[in-house]
Amino acid sequence: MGKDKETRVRFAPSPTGHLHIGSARTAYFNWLFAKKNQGKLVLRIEDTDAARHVEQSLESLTHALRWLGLGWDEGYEAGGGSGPYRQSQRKAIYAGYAQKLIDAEKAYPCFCSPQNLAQQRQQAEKEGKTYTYNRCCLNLKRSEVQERIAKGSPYAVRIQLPHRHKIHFEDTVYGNITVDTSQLDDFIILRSNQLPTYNFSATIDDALMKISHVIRGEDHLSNTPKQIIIYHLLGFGLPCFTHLPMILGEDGRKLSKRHGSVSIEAYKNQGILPQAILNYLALLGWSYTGQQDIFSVQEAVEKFDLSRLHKKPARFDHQKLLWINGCYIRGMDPDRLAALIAQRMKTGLKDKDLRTDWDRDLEKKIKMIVPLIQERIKTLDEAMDWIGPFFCKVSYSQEAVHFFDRKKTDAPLVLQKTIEALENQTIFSGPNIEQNLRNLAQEMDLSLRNYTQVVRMALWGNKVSPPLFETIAILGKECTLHRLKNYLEAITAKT
RNA sequence: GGCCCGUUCGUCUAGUGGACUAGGACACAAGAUUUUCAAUCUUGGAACAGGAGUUCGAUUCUCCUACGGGCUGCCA
Repeated sequence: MGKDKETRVRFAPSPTGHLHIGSARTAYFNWLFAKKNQGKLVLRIEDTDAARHVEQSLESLTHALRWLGLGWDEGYEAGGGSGPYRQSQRKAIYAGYAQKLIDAEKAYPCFCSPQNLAQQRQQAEKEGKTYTYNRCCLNLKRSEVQERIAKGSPYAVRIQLPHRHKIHFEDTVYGNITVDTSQLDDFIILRSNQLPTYNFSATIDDALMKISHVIRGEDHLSNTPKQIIIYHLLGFGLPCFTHLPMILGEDGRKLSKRHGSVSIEAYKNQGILPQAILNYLALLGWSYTGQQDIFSVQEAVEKFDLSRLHKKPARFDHQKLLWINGCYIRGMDPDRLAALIAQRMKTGLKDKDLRTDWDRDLEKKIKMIVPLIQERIKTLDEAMDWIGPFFCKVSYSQEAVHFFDRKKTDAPLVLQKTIEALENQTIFSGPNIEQNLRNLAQEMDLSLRNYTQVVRMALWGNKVSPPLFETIAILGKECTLHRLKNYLEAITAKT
């Protein structure tokens, strides 16, 4: 860990599914640390478990990282001097080191069958005992080992654990940690299919790729002693270890699919902005004053500091994420927001009942609408609900039709008068319409609240709508009158 | 079960022995504003897990208990 050594960190996901919110935070913190220290971020793919490997998730993973804006300097798809960056393509390297350890009698072949071992483990568990491997293959004669190998018997390779040896290491977050090797097992480093296990491949790669700081989830804290043994046995220097507290679901349990949307992709689909996700993630397990909640990625880079990491696992709070997303939406350039919404519209309103006169100039219309809804939405998804009635025909629910039945307002009269007033409206702009209709309400001796309620119901089929007068202006004279007449008809035709 | 780690409002957190009547944010409640809904502003309720030490003094240091999380795989 020489001072002049380059800062190199890595994000090393295993391609088993979509990018998870917890992994995203790990990626972000690594990214922040690299940026802060003008270091490099390496993307390494830990695909040593063929059974769990899902090839498509690689694309999903890189896509999500890029969408979040977390680019990497080296690694998968980026190349670099320490490749290949997929562990499945580095088999020979791991096998070589494993052989080295065998030759040095620091590791040994194990011919026990997985089934057999599982049985032993089960047995020990049943008896309430801690299972440790019985080391039967450690005592095999050299000749017998040779013979079995020659015969082609499958074997795994196990570390020969140093006896009663204390392992010390320092974690940035959790401080000094000491573990006695008696708590460990002769763990497997190479499977019988010649592929390495996590602790072996991660260690070798971190060393070979000259990773200076290992920043990963707290679930790896207990693995670290095993890795330290490998570092020592192979004569590698240690990186700095930093373990990040876990992100828990809202119920305090480990985050999993049961918690609904936990993948970045799901949040993207809901219309959460990448900045908002990163901002929220930075609030989990890290803080720099506790007084500020909204800060840009740029600010985060400036302030980021490993020493302000927490130890306590944090629960994921969807409400706060939504609030942050709302902040970013409100602060966004309206034209950019319009573009994002237009993009979603193309798929979102596909099978709805579109107004025939509005199928062109989609984005132009949305630009007019955005100022009305920008401060009302928390996600891009919600924008669809607000925008829909501008583009689609409205229909009136039973509730809408009977809404004024028990109210004092003479809805049919209001509608008739409004129709007349708007038919005579020459300049169809928000302020002009407002002036006109305010006057009308006054003439009819109605509070603006009670008056607008009728028009709102007619135009939106709903108690809630965007600001009414601007909405009328955007809807246009023809459409507005049409809806007013329709509603009038609907409420008078009812029996 | 064993080992490792943790514990401040419902949630995220500030706090590193006296400045703490424990601060901020989300959420919640009330009010203001208002053409609805939001947004905005004001106000309010809400926490140091429990016990024993150390100390003139503990949210802050130590120990124990309780609770929570992680690991304990030929998963990562």
